[in-house]
Amino acid sequence: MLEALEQLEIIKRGAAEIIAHDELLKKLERGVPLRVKAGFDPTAPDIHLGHTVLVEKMRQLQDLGHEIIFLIGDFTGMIGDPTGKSETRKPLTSEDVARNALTYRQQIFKILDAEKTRVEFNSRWMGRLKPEEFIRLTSQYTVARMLEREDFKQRFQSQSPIGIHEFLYPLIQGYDSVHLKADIELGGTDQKFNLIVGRELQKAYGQAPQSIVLMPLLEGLDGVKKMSKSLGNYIGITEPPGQMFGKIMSVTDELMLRYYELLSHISNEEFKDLREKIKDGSLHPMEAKEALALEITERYHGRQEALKAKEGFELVFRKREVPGEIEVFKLAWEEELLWLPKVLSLSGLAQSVSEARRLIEQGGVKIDGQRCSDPEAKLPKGSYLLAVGKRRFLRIEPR
RNA sequence: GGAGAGGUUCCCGAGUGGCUAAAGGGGACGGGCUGUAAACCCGUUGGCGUAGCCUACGGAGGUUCGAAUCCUCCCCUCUCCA
Repeated sequence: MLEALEQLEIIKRGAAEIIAHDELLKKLERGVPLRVKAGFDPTAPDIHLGHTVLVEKMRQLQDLGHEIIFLIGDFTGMIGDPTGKSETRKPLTSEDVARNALTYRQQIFKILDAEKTRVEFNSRWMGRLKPEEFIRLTSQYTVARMLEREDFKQRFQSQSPIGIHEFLYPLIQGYDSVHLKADIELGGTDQKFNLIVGRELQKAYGQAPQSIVLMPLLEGLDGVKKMSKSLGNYIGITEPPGQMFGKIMSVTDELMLRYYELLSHISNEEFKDLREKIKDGSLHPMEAKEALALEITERYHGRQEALKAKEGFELVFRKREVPGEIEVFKLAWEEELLWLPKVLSLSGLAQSVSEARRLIEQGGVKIDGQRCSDPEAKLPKGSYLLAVGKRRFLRIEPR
């Protein structure tokens, strides 16, 4: 195992906060594998790069020789956790949970070593907890302390409802740490309160409190808001390689460095070096970005696919040529001449004829590489390569 | 239970009888510049073969030559008091 201080440097990279820094150092100094827990909600089967920030940290700890526990919070999921949501989530059935868990495994094991990862479900122990034991658990915490949590506090002050069961989730999550005897828990910054409850409960149950590593919520493609599916600013890890590569390339330079810090496997030294080279101009930011896009795409799709994605990208955007593989749309060609806006809307390149007209008038449409800005244009029956904007291509053929 | 505020186009938000497919901003999209980066500039942002017509301001009715704007009922959200 590495020196405790070196380990700590690796653990600290990108972390938003470490709770009880010196305490963690002491644990690391013992030189034995620590038990690291991270919990996941069983509701989201499709994970995106934002979720992987935590998983990458797990991997780093795994590489350092620690024991990683991937905990699926199926017990809470089956009840339906409404935390922070105005709408109550619908409870998941055990089939849902099983299916989601399987998807999770497939996705996270692209990052973690499946052989060395322990996967747990908290229903295994929570489902068996007797009511009297559960009450004992709830007696370890007070309402006043619960109200310290920011969203509870706000809702309490503004007299919004707080379900009693909402107080139970932090306790259950904390009890998981007790049950697993966690030495470290990883979580997003939004989980801070819950993870601290875990520490308190461990103390109450006579255990050493877990150290906490809080990871930031990754900014999405817009560079401002957190990456999330509902905001549409995400990169899903199951997205096709070309799309994944392209999305990473569209990110700002600033955000690229952020992604490097939180997602790349390059070492802290290499990262520092990279940043300096960009700053002094000896490395073009675009090249750094391509390297990042390649690394991440490779992680989820393999070397071959990643290289293909890179070539495709360079062809289309650097050389302004047409991509190698273009989707073909078979068009029912009823008349000899088809009105161009109609073709665009039928093929899905535009949402409506009106939108197609606008795109044409604005010079955003090319036919076989030739810009066409006449909204009255008609196409004789045949095969064409249509381009809308810089990145949408479609080949149309008569059916 | 009592008092009040409000629901407008993708989002925020202006609009209190015709000049309103509806200001302004955001986002998105197209063009320019570039490194498909940022910043910046220009343009577009309901539908329909489109000098015209149709559909839109929470829902349903009504008044009027004419309603997002006025009236009635209903639904929903929020704030304050108890």
